[in-house]
Amino acid sequence: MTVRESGRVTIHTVAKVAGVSSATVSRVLNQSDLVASATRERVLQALEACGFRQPSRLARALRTNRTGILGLLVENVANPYFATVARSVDDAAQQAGLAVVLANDDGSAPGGVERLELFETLNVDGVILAPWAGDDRRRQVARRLASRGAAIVVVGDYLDEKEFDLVGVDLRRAAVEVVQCLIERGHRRIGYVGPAATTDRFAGYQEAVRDAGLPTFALFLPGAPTTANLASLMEQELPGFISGQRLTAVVAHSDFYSFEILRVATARGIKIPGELSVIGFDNTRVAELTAPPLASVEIPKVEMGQMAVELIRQRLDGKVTGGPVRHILPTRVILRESVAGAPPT
Amino acid sequence: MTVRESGRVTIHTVAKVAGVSSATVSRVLNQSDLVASATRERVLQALEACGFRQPSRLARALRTNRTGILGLLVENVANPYFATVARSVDDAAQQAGLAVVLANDDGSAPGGVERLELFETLNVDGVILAPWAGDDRRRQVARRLASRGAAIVVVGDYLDEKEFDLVGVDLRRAAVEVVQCLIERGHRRIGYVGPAATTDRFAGYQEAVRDAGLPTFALFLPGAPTTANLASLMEQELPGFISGQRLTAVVAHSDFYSFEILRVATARGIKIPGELSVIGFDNTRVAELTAPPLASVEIPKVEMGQMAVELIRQRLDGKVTGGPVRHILPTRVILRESVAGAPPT
DNA sequence: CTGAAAGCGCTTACAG
DNA sequence: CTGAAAGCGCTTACAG
Repeated sequence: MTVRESGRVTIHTVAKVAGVSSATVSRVLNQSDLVASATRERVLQALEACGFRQPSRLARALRTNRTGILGLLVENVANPYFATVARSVDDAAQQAGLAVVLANDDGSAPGGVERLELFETLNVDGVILAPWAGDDRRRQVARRLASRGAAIVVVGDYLDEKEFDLVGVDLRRAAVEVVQCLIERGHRRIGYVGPAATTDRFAGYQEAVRDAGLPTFALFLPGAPTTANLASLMEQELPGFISGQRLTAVVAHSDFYSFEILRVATARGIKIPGELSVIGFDNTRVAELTAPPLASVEIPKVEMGQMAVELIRQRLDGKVTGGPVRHILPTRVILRESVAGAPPT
Repeated sequence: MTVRESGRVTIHTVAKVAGVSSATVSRVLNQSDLVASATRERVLQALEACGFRQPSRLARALRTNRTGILGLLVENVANPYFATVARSVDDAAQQAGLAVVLANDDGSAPGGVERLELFETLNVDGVILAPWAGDDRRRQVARRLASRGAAIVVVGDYLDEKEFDLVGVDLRRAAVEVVQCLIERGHRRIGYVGPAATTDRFAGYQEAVRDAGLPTFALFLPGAPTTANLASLMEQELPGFISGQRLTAVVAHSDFYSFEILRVATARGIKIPGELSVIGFDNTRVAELTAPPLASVEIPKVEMGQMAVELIRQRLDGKVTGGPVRHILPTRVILRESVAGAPPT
């Protein structure tokens, strides 16, 4: 219990200066009300004198089993949708004194597992999964995290999530509306471009197109949905997909996909919306600026981030307990010039 | 030293199962070569049997004074430039087994100080400052972090950084080139729109314009450079700035600024580039997609992120020691349709 | 090659 | 109201 002369300032340094025990310093730091005000005063002065700022989160965490760290798993922050969610999460976390560890997984299961295991070694208090490609390997790690007391919340779609808290939007329904919009405007050959058939968006697209008695056309792009990957895959596959199926409209998985569709189509001389209408999801700021502006589905990105953090806090404080909570937020189709055809009158 | 029955699996649990001491388990975990291979085998099996994944970073960090955590301070991840840098940093960090704590500070000093203090409580091994609005209060915290052994690296401009490592670009020079491009194309009334006069970009703009014997015009927008803020400030100030000064071209601090200039100008019926040329910095993907496509200065965002992480690793490994290191990467002016006027022949 | 022991910087019953 | 002590989960000289 000797006080070291050198190195870092700890509560022991402060205790020595104040002439009290480190326990008392700790109590002052933790706003405990069982410290005499004279003692508190002395400790406060010693804190100042030593230049002690904040107790080590690591040491505190080791003792209390609370790290104040949140893990945020996104597909790709370079995608403006995830960037906006990340910003919102970070703001809410900072306000709550929580730190955010960011991880990108490109939507891949092995990557996601690794990142979740990273969160595990950090003993995070909560995890935000945006999105949650809920495959088995990931789910297993998530369960382990949950069993250690971490609050897990899925942000985005995945309406069939039953195990963890969800702050989401009904993208299946939104996709149905999108398709109906296109049909109302005269489109009969409507394609879908996205990562896979397992999303709510594709399900909604498929349902609506089939209900209208129309054929479905899907282009699924494998691999990581990064700009570089999408760009090269689209260059290879998109023109053939459009002309081969004689599509007049395409529903894109997100604005991030729409951007590349727009880029490739423009480069190939395919007129948007003259020859092809395009509509995506996320309604990121950029969608307003493209040539032509891109129709999209508004998703409350900022609100979702805030609610996710709030939910984690409530779980940690025991204000929310029991089975999974579901918050489903509203979406809205935003038509812009990238969609051709007049609405029915 | 009793082994707990309940709760989490620690190296003690594993040690008991393997019939060895926890020190031995630790040695196996740390690839120490002074473990008999038979013992190692038994420990490995016990590890598996107990479902022990990774040692707690917190406990390890407390002991070794190495957390494997990197702090990344950006202005705003919702800005595609920072998002791309963040993605690159995260990739490099993941590969090195490091965790990245993200913090946004909106370029404000108080915010920045708070975020840096958060990094301090986490005992981060390294800090990436992108950008580094090197005011005194921040610098003080950064020094404290450095004195505790954290490797600090500034990413971006700020060529006058003398104290910390820098992975940057010469944006002063790039701004000079940008202005020269505009002058060559016949522009004589060239304005600047940015956050403040203290940037390398503005310095370069000013230098080049003055050297050409032309008047300088600056619009500095106060407050956080978020989309919402920039949007409303631009709506108020930009039209008057352009018409009042009869500008034919504007140099924007970044694509993020250009986007809002484009949006406001378009909404007000100001033709780009017919009535106003616009050029920014960062060359984010979006700049290719806007109407019209935006001229910009290419900055090697991905490379900068990678180099910053690499530099931190080298510092931590003692492969780089001594005074501040400077890596200055090349930039390139990318002209696009948002700039009017033919080059001289 | 292996274990017992100390200690990283905190918190918190427990006793007084 | 305050302090001594134990302990969170690890690592690492030290001794054998």
